[in-house]
Amino acid sequence: MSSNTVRTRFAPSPTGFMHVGNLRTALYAYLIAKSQGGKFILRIEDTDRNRYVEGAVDVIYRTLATAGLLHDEGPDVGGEYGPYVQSERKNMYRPYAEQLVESGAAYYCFCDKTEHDSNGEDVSENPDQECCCRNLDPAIAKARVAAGEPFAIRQKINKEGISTYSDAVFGEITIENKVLDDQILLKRDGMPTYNFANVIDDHTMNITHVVRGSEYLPSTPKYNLLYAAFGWQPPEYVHLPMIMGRNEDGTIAKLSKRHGSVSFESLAAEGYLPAAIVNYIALLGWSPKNDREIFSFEELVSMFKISGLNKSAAVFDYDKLKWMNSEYIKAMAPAEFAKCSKEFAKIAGTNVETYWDMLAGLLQPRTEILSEIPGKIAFLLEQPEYDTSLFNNKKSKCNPEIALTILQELLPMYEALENWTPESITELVTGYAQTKEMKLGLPMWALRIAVSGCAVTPGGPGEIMTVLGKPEAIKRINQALKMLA
RNA sequence: GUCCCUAUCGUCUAGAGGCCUAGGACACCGGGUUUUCAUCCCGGCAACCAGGGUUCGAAUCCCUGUGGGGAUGCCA
Repeated sequence: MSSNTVRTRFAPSPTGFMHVGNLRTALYAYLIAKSQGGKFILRIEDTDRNRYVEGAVDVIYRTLATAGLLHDEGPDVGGEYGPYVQSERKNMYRPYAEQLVESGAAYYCFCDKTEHDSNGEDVSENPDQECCCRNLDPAIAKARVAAGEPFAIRQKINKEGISTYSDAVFGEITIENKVLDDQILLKRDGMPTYNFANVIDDHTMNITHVVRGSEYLPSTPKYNLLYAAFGWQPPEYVHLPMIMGRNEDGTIAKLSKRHGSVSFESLAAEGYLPAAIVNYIALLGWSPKNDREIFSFEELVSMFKISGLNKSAAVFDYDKLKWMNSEYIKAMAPAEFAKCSKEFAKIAGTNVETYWDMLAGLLQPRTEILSEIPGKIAFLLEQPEYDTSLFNNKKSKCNPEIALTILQELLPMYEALENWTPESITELVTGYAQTKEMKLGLPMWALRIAVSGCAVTPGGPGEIMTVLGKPEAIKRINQALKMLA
């Protein structure tokens, strides 16, 4: 393997669901690697045992696979840098941490854990105070460890001077070392913290570009100090702008569950197409620098450039996602749409199923998300209650009185109609309109209301009456007549 | 509190000193086509946070202020 191959990793913790923000991080990490012929690695960050959720890793695999982000290395596919699950690497971290203790870049800490309230707020009295163990005699500390006293290992940060590093999207970041805290490297339970495990794993896995959210911008100098203490070359940092959600009161905050469906799977369950979700989030914080918005996955790979990454946070806009989803739906092959929409329609075993191909053709241009479909076709399965005021229509000049007359005249004609197809049903009403010298829209409106009870329907009377079948259609016209009389 | 980041239409964004009376898209509002709705066309509304500099010239560079977000966990 050539030494300059780009290697990025996606390092989620198995929490049970994949936030679209995480998915976008994965997407960009994937694109950065693949647009440069590199490798994309999946690593599971499960160092917090309390957070472990059964089946959560499968959600990650499933989401990445569905989204098309196939990893070259990972727990399930293997690779030469394994294991790819941090809990399985547990024994690797302590020697590294102890190496830092030896060199003076870290120290043993015997303090109790800092207390935090339910909001994660530090409720200890002097949160910013330096730990008392920082200046313990190393020999004494070592003896206490040897005696079996529980300990953690903290990073010993030299508070003098400033740290500057360069981020691929945010540019130069400068932070005074005195604001950096002596973060925990190795927890009491022997597990590394996320921050420490990342440095060790990213280095030992040869990761060249660390792609993560911008919330890590201020803590990155601590990582660099660690790299320096080991004598390692820090990776290229690519910090990503955050994704925000709008609260009910109009303020914005980091996108979370309270803003609606924010996991890939829940979005998919609502009827958003995976490709549309991926396309949409690709544009949330990245621009191809032209006016195009719809990209195939392959196009994304070939057009992606780090320089197109934006610095400011972006608000997740469900309206735009919906629009993009509708574009993807319209672009689907009709047969494909008929197939995938059918599962959402919930029509198994009904008369509607028989005519699904025809209905799907009607639905395809007017569906934004698949979950809207049951509502759009409910009137076909069961006649809805409606008010005769629905017969009023300004454009076609229809009203309940005129509708009564029209339906009275049309009813026997339909009863006599043998060939019951969309074409013949429409032909009949067309001929009727011509004979009566009325605009076609008028009897069409009256008929539509009578057989559907809805002002808006996919398709017109021809299709609707076909799906309903002759007996049901006649029945509904008779009912309308009764209401109008 | 301290630190970091950020700032163009309501939203996503283009814009890297003159091409900008600021472009595209979503949403919204009109109009046309259509048996309804939708699709599809066509049009409209709508933004450079404020104040100082630098410059012949600033949305673009610098400073300050303000707004917004984030970090400050033995969470990730």
